[in-house]
Amino acid sequence: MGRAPCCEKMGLKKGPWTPEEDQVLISYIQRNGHGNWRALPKQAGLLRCGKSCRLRWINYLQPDIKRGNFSREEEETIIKLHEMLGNRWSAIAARLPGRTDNEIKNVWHTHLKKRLKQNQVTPAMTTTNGESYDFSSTIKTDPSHSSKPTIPGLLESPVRAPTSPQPSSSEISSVTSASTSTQIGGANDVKIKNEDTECSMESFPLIDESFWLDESGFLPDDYSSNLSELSGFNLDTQTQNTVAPMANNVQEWPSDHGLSHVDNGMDFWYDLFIRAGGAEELPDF
DNA sequence: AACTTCTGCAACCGCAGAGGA
DNA sequence: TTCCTCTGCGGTTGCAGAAGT
Repeated sequence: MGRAPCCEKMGLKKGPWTPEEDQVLISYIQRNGHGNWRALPKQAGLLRCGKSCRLRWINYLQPDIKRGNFSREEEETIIKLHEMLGNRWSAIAARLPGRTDNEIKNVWHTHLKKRLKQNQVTPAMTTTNGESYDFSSTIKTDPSHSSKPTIPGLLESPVRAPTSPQPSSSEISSVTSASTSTQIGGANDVKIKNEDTECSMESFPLIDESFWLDESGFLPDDYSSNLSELSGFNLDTQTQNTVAPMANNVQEWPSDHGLSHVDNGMDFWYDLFIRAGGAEELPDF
């Protein structure tokens, strides 16, 4: 624990990388990999600290880095994931192949935050006592759980990680993505407030650490800007119903529930919400 | 054309967790 | 168990180019 001793300041270069330095780093890593970042610059003959090398490699030089502008779909994915995960840029980046946490962080601060502000996004939610929740202000960081977002009144039983294999893209193909048509901040924004759909906040399960982490298996590693994949739904080949592969505490989903209307990631969360609250009938939107 | 302000983004800094000795 | 090192993360800074005056 404790702070890592920073690189010896003396004699080490800071600031922008030159193409020559990039080339040295790339060829060294291609030849030797990056076992020890601290030792790497010395071995590679770079006058940089290991931290700087690591950052340069991860954010810029890795072969699978996708450069250029973010697509509308990517931006909306970021907005949704940020709504769920907060400023956990690395977790968000894990769901956007080819994008780095730094890049996402930058795009959030320079574009998306402003856009959301302009659109005044305040998705409302209502509890059983009629209290209205504003996600943007009530999803808070629980100090006892580091930076996990929490929603007041939603702490009871844990949502457990699925034990079954994750669905492939083809398996969940019946859940069509409509992410590009998702309205951010518009009249169709996520309002879980409806006579028919209102459900108990108290019965909503605890979303614990494993829920948010990769190892939960809940969010597929190969998630590739397709919001339907975010939902992680599985297709029951016998019934042709789409089922959500999570929450062991819900042993069986009602078999008569085709979920074809669940057409984007946010709808999934809505659906999760409904089901966790007692598997009530899903309303038509 | 010159200067100022704004914007975007690469890179840095410091903290904290993991894991080994 | 404690200490130490390494790594990863998120917040912040500072520079360069664009836009505005």
